[in-house]
Amino acid sequence: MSHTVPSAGIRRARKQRTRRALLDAALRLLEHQSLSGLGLREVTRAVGVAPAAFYRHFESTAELGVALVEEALDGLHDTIAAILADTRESRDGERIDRTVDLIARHVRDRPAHIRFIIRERHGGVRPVREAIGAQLRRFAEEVAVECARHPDTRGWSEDDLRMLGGVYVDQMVMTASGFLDAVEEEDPEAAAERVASVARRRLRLINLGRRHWLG
Amino acid sequence: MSHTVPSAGIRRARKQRTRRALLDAALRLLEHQSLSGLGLREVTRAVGVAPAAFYRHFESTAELGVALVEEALDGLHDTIAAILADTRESRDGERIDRTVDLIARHVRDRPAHIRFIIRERHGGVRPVREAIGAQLRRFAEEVAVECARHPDTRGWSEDDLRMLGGVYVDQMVMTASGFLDAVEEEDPEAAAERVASVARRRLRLINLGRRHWLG
DNA sequence: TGTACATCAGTGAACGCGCGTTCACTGATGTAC
DNA sequence: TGTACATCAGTGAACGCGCGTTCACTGATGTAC
Repeated sequence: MSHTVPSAGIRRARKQRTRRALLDAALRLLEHQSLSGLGLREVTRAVGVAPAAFYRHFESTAELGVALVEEALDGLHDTIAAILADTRESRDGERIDRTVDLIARHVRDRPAHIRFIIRERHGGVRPVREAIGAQLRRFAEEVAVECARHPDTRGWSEDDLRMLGGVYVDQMVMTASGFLDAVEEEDPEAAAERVASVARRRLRLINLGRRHWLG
Repeated sequence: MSHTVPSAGIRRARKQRTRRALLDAALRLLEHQSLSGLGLREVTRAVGVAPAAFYRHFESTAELGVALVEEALDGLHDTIAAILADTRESRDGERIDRTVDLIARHVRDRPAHIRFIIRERHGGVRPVREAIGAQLRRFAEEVAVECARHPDTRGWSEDDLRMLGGVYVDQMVMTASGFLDAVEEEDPEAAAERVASVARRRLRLINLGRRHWLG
């Protein structure tokens, strides 16, 4: 016999399963509409529970949205951490290639999460918008800290490093958005390669600027 | 007597006035919600006409949205043209200052239009999203053509010029978005100055990259 | 200029529908002893 | 281990409401002669 799980867990586990189902159904529905247009009944219908059950998990669709932001940005955070760690010792060129690859992979793995973040980043639901903004600013800080390790940024002010971190994070989000749009093109693979090519050259441009920032 | 306007104009003029009122009311309502959540009745109520009157002007709120895209981007196009023309002969530093000033002014003059564009650029209404994307790509082309006149881009490929045009347009949109958000901060003027400062440094970074792109 | 008919922007009533929210409930799960 | 009571995730019916759309209409404007 395994160390028996306290029976208290069955109810909790079922509740968690329903919660997950609600989040997953919402995420799927949000691929083709924005959060402010998402109906509570629509979500419960997709899961197969009564509308009233929704309230056992979330107070509103906005609250569900904030929960989605958290999991989507946790995932994005992992990818950023991977990019920073993974490329720490690379030459610039490799580093760029690897970065763009990792973004492409992230978008391929979690397209719905990314679409949600990009759509709601400037969407009509304030708490969600603010949660996304706050997280992206946090990412920019982290990237800035990592940037400070690079020889090209020796002697930079804190403020300029933050600016640079922001540039990279925005570039990452725009690239992710490009990969998402590529899927809907006639030749998705070719479109994705075009997005990757532009992204690499943009990063190269930024890195050149970085190298010549001081004098 | 003035050359009398053909009386045929009265009805047309009144219709135009109602149409404008619908567009204006919608634009105002869209400051705090997204297009996919905007109701037809909500708009007609704000104008003071019967719901059915809406159909004399637009088939749907999506069609109204496309009309708003057109006028918002016409305005943005004018500002871009002004930036390009106005700064053609300036030194880089002045050019950057002037560019950021013109963006700030545009946002101050037409905040609702800009908010609409930024919100719906990745919003849930496909025809609107696509109209915005197409126009922004056109702007990037135009900026690329102007970039080609600059000595720093001598010898650049068409493709790299397009990349650069896209960088500038995206930067402009992000800066405009920053100015919009600044209004809601505790000290809006200070926030706007911070946005402007970051925008100027980002442009400086890009221009440095541009200067060293070849060799 | 005046008249007779056509056009058409806006009306107001009606429709069926799906929405968010509430409520008392059920029955499986959890807990105390 | 068994029993008696408490908890609580999910139910299903009901509610009032605002929605988008339709329709025949009105009366000011437009046009032809």
